Amino acid sequence: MAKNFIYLCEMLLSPSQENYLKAIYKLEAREGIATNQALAALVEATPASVTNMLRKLTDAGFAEYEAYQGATLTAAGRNEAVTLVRKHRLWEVFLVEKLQYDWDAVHALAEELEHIGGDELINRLDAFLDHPAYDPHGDPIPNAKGVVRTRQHAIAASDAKEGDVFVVCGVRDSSSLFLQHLDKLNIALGKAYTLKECLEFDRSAVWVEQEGALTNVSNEVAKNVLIQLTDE
Amino acid sequence: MAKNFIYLCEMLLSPSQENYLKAIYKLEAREGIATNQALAALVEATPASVTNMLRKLTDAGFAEYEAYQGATLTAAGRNEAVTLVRKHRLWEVFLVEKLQYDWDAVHALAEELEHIGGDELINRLDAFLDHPAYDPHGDPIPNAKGVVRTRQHAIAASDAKEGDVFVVCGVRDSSSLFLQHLDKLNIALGKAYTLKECLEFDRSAVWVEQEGALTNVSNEVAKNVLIQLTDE
DNA sequence: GCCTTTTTTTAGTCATGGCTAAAAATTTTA
DNA sequence: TAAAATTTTTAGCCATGACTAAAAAAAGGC
Ligand SMILES: [Mn+2]
Ligand SMILES: [Mn+2]
Ligand SMILES: [Mn+2]
Ligand SMILES: [Mn+2]
Repeated sequence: MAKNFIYLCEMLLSPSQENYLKAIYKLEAREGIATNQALAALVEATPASVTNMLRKLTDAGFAEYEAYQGATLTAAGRNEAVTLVRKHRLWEVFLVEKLQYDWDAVHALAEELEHIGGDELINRLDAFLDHPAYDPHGDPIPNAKGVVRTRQHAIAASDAKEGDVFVVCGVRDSSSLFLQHLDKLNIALGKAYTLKECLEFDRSAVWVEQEGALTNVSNEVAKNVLIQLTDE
Repeated sequence: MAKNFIYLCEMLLSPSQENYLKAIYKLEAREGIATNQALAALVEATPASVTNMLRKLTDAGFAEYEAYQGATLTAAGRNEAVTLVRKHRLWEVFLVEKLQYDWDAVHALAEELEHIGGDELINRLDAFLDHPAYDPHGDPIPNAKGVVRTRQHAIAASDAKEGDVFVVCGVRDSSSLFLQHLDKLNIALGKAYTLKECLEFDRSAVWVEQEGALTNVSNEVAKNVLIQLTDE
């Protein structure tokens, strides 16, 4: 009977398991492999809990994992993770576009909403939102087939040279603190700037908006802002 | 530290606890008190599990409960329950109005969505949906203050007399099976009919639409359809 | 008013997903 | 390469919310 149930449900994952898969996915993309410690930090649990969960995910066929080495996702696991990322980002779009939330306030809610429902719900939401390509933080939204369109030519703003013209297209740090700081600097996705000068002393920079307004950007901020260089 | 946490969180309830509160609320409205057995049926658990949970809810101050007697809600518990009902019904409106779900397919999803977020989210959703007064099944949506506007003058269709003119305004049974049956009969909320005749043999009735179409309605169906009588 | 049936509670168990503290393995440093 | 530091695993514990089976209480029938 239990086995029957599993069969019928196509092996459904708990919210906690889903969070782990998403965390492995992120770390794998960033570092190639997900270490126990990094996972513990991402899912906000102890290393002991991570070991425990990794065993379960491995047994269930979603992750591969060698003791002391770290974890990677199987094809099935990657599939789940990409779907989760899709759900998370679509809900973020919904919260910002439709419910008028600020971009720094949606992450926690999306973290809950992403665990609800299946393909039907998320595809309807996707259609309702007109198949958005990016979430409110500029991160690309995987499509229904699980294909992730990677952002073209994005570099960190800290790598721009004097005279460069660019458009802000994303952030490296999606924390509320950083996003609110960008709000204070009046920096938002889609805005165009010219890099007027780089100050050698603290590597801070002066950006000039097309309307002429000046913004002072610390190197710490610039490293976490993603931009696309414009032709001219 | 644990106590501190509780204090900061204003005592937050688990999804399971919330489902129990909602179930007690419903039974209390229907029967005056929620018996162990009825609760077990509603939350789909065993009576033993119910006893267990009732003790917790009582200790936490959300329910009152005397062994062998049944449970009722405290003011705090009723508050939570009404908020849950509000959340459930608003999400149902969203799913039907915005995501084009059929009215028979939204209950299970709303059952999950209702546990997410707090007042902020639900009030924004409410505003986005233009403060709807009723959910897709004709059930009234409590407002942000927890006031439930009760449906005026609604009676079961089985209580209508020959010659009565009425509008369908709700259902007693929100099961997928029943709602799909109404779809097949072409009966929907807001539609107006005249009761042409009641057949003595099986207490079934013939309804006539304003456009002249006839619908044969069994007594079993009529008992589960709510209507408002129209003047003329 | 007793006896049977139904309802509820108790007792004991289990799975999940956390935790801590200690042991073991790995990596870094000297 | 041996000692120190770090990382990971193990062992044991806990809370939650289920379950079953048995005992106890309440309600009905005659
Ligand atoms: Mn999540
Ligand atoms: Mn995002
Ligand atoms: Mn629910
Ligand atoms: Mn409803």
